[in-house]
Amino acid sequence: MNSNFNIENFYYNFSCNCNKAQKKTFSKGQIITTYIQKRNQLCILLKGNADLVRYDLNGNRTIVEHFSKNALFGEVFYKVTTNNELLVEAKSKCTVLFYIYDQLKEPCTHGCEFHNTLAEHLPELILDKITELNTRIELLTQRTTRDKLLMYFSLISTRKLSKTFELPLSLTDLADYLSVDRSAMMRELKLLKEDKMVDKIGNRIILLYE
Amino acid sequence: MNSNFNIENFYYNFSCNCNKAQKKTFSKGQIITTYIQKRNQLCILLKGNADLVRYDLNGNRTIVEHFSKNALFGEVFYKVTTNNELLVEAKSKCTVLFYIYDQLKEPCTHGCEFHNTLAEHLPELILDKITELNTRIELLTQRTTRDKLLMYFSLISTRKLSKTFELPLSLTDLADYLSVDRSAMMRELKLLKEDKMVDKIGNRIILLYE
DNA sequence: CATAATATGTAGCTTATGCAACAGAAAAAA
DNA sequence: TTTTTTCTGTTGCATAAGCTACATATTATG
Repeated sequence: MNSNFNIENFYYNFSCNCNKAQKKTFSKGQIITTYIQKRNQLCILLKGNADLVRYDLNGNRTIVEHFSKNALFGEVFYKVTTNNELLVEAKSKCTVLFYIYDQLKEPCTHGCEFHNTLAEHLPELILDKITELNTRIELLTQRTTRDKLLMYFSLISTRKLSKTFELPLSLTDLADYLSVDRSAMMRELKLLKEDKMVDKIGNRIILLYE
Repeated sequence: MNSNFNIENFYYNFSCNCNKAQKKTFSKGQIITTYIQKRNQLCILLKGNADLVRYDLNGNRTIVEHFSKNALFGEVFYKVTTNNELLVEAKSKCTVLFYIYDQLKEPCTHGCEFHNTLAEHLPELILDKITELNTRIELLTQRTTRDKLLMYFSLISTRKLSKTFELPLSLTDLADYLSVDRSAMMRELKLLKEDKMVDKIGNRIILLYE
């Protein structure tokens, strides 16, 4: 999170008595939402982990984004332009808040504080999203699988402030996130271990360089 | 452009008497700006074409974004997180308007209409940027050079409403934009011609499928 | 205009990556 | 618990894509 505003601080205060928000719970594997044109949904992941997944015509699966607690998603942040399917899948038990953007940005007639504070901070939250997207682009423009892995590890390491961390994604999902073949990625991971660049115990990564 | 607001409509009215904006002209090849942390510049390309270019530690050059008339850019849309150099290079004679985001978002004390209208429409403009970035991500997640080319052509074709169009980038730049090797891209382009998928006369592309 | 600089187009060789297939480990479901 | 499913780890093979080099075309520049 780059902005000063943090949803978490008042997630516990969440008592929305306005009818603009809908709160739902999903179990692992369920589809939280499918992106459709002209709806402009804005969702907040209050609890759990989820993936925005795209299936293209060649059958390739791409993890477009990985969401953890307090992440924002929905059509507001991804205008549907192509005819590929875009699904948000729950990776664990999830609690999600649903808004419609056009309603959210108007002041709440019920004086709902959560609603109003969220609307007020929307511009910064959207700018944070832009930063995330640019980071993702930087990751995807890495030319080799090795460079993609190293940059990905470096990003997580910086975020966690530690050279040791658990992968937030399974290796299968990581391959789909980096847009590379899984077995090729596994091979590269082995080479990175042989070159003493990283160590790996289960899903725990240890960066050895620098 | 997805939003209803279009800068072009009042670009001609531009007569900013507030001291918040700076207007400058650049000739081809000049550096318009270098992205630096914590400045939050917002720039509008009033005239010309420019590229946001990144040079990484391996010497790879990536065209992160290509800007044409009325495009918005600057640190507002790209928080500098890594230590790669980010430059905006003029590809032709350019006229650029510079703002600092924090000043822009406040109402103009000089009653400058351009300033105020721009500030008012900023949220939509930023959401448009998000759409662009997502499109770019979709492009970069294409697994093969062929698929990248076909998707890129398809995007331009949709934008121009025509199966025939001039490439907005040179082929050398296109390779850096798609994050592939230029010679490999040329080879694939030749194969696409042989397969009667596209035709190509100079920098003019003709889509033959469907 | 001449000359320099940059872009395009092509080829040979090498390597990285995708694909298919499978075995064992781990996790989920019955 | 047992069974089923999903994930991890690995290999051989085929091929896409990177790298180098160079010739020609096109575009800038003095």
